[in-house]
Amino acid sequence: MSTPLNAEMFDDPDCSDRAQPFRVGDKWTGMVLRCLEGGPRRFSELRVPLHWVTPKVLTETLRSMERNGFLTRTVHDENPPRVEYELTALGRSLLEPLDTACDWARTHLPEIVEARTAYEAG
Amino acid sequence: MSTPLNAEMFDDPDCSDRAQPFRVGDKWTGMVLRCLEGGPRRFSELRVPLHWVTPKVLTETLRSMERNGFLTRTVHDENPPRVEYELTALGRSLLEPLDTACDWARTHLPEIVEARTAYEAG
DNA sequence: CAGTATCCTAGGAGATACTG
DNA sequence: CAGTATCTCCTAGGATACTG
Repeated sequence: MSTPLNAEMFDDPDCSDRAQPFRVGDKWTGMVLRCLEGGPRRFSELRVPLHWVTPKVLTETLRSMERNGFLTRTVHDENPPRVEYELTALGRSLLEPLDTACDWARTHLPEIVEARTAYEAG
Repeated sequence: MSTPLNAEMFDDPDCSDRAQPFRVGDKWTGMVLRCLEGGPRRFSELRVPLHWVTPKVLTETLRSMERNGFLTRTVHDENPPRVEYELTALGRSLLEPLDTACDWARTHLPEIVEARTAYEAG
């Protein structure tokens, strides 16, 4: 809930792009989902593990997820401003298929790497 | 195995793009997987349900899947040429998480549509 | 039949800078 | 803090035409 997110949680080079044959929605939705499964987070908190996403793109991702009903955006009327993003029941339900996909990727990644090497070899 | 693929199997407008928040690899991999789960298929057979994919893109998709070890491409030395695409064990194993994702989408699509309407309204 | 070969475009994504 | 505002770029994807 209040433990800070790990800055390196998505830095693993094995996670890169094509190695992960699954995607949820756009490029970042899956990672945002993961970031929010422990409870509500602020914009700046999300930017820590997602440090290679520009604020513009992160905003777009969050808006899209909000529009799909995956999360809620709550503006607390304070100064400095505080905005919290929290998964809805629908968004939370997405975690299940996401886990299935991630488990698959983790299990079969070596086979994919091997297949590519074989393919490249000719 | 030999029953022809349904030409409309992907024509459902509800399947369009963003409504389906999951993707496997690129845009067409998931559909090719579905096409091949019943057994090997020829290029022209695949083009039937995938009739809005150009041959160039379908070729790219198939090559990519072959490279990842999801399917094999077998050229039978005949005239006219016959080429068959068939899932490997790895490709077949992908069907499980794919099903999970599709089940989720089917179940929750109404909620997403509803959320969007609500978002647009206000 | 099973593809290539070319050319072209839309839009997802990034870099950079600024603001209530 | 939590975003906007611009500008730019790349490439997945498509249209069209041709071939061993």
